Amino acid sequence: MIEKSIEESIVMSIFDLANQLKKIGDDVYQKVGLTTQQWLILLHLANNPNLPFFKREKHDKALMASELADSLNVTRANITNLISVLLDKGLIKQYEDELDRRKKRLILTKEGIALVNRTQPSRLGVIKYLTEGFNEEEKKTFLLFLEACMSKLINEDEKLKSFHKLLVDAED
Amino acid sequence: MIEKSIEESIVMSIFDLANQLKKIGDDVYQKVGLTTQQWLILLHLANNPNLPFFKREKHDKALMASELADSLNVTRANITNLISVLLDKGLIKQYEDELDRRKKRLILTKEGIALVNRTQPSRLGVIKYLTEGFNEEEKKTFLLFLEACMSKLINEDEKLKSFHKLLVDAED
DNA sequence: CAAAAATAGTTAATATTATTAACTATTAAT
DNA sequence: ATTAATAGTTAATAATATTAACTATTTTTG
Repeated sequence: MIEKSIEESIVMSIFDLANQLKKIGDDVYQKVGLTTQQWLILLHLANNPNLPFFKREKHDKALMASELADSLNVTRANITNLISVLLDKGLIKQYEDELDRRKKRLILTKEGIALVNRTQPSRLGVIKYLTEGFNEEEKKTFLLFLEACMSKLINEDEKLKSFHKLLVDAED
Repeated sequence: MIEKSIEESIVMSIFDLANQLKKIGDDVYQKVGLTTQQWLILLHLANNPNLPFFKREKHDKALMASELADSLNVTRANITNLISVLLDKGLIKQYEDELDRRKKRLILTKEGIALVNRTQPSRLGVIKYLTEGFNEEEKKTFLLFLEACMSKLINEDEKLKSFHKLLVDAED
């Protein structure tokens, strides 16, 4: 019998909520012929300041594929596929970095910008609705909690590996 | 230029955090030959009281596939596939409901129970580590926030559809 | 009560999303 | 100058998911 614990409840709820939000997003973005991942890339190229990626590090130059891979936590090979779809749709374009010819910088086309703007109202509608009923102070505290959890996961990798070992050892 | 907003930051952070946690879970469960989805099914069959599903509704009888589909927010067809893997691995078993012969009830085998118990330490390790540094009061508030968001998404479907309309209308 | 509707589960075909491994090209480090 | 590392791509494949059509039951309702 597994015990009730507030910590595990939190983790499960985060999963559940993210899952549910993703489904809602899928519904919206399907209408404009995009998947959630493709749309996330557009949001990155639109320099959405609310993306954790932009809070973690500053970016003055246009993003490249490997940075997107980093932020979305997927492989570069996967990003290549996603990008080629967006290129075909004419929503983004690529140009080669002049200083480092390995790099390709990605930017939104006029059509890409228009699409991002067009989807803003329904996206913000859902977001505002979700968090209405809480005051500014509560929302701020909530965000800090999320960010604190996140930085623990990102900065202390060795610690996490030690938990994995608990499992490996049990195998013997 | 998209504006900074605490509400959008919250939603983005939830996505990011869930994503990161899923990756960590994947690493752990890969070691025992399971995927995250399969492992989530095991947690359901172990009646983990921290799953949002069990907080939303009581279940005295063993779960069936359609209830899992509900909780994981996927189709029944998908659950059929996941279950057949777990059956092949001998981690779960099925029996027919005597009162309603359409239904099949799912339970863990002895091996399934052993696996859940074996993965508990590393799972709880990550979870406790993640939330350490916050006091009980803060954790409680955080969980309430998550649950409040969740119930909004679940109970007020028509409201969400009205946001979708903002997009459809803009298409014309 | 009989017909229609709903529920539970499955199967087949397919789309999406992702991974790994091997590769080219370029730049940075020793 | 050779070796490492970085950026991106390609090909093969795995995992995850969906839709649509189907069977078998049970429930609803006219």
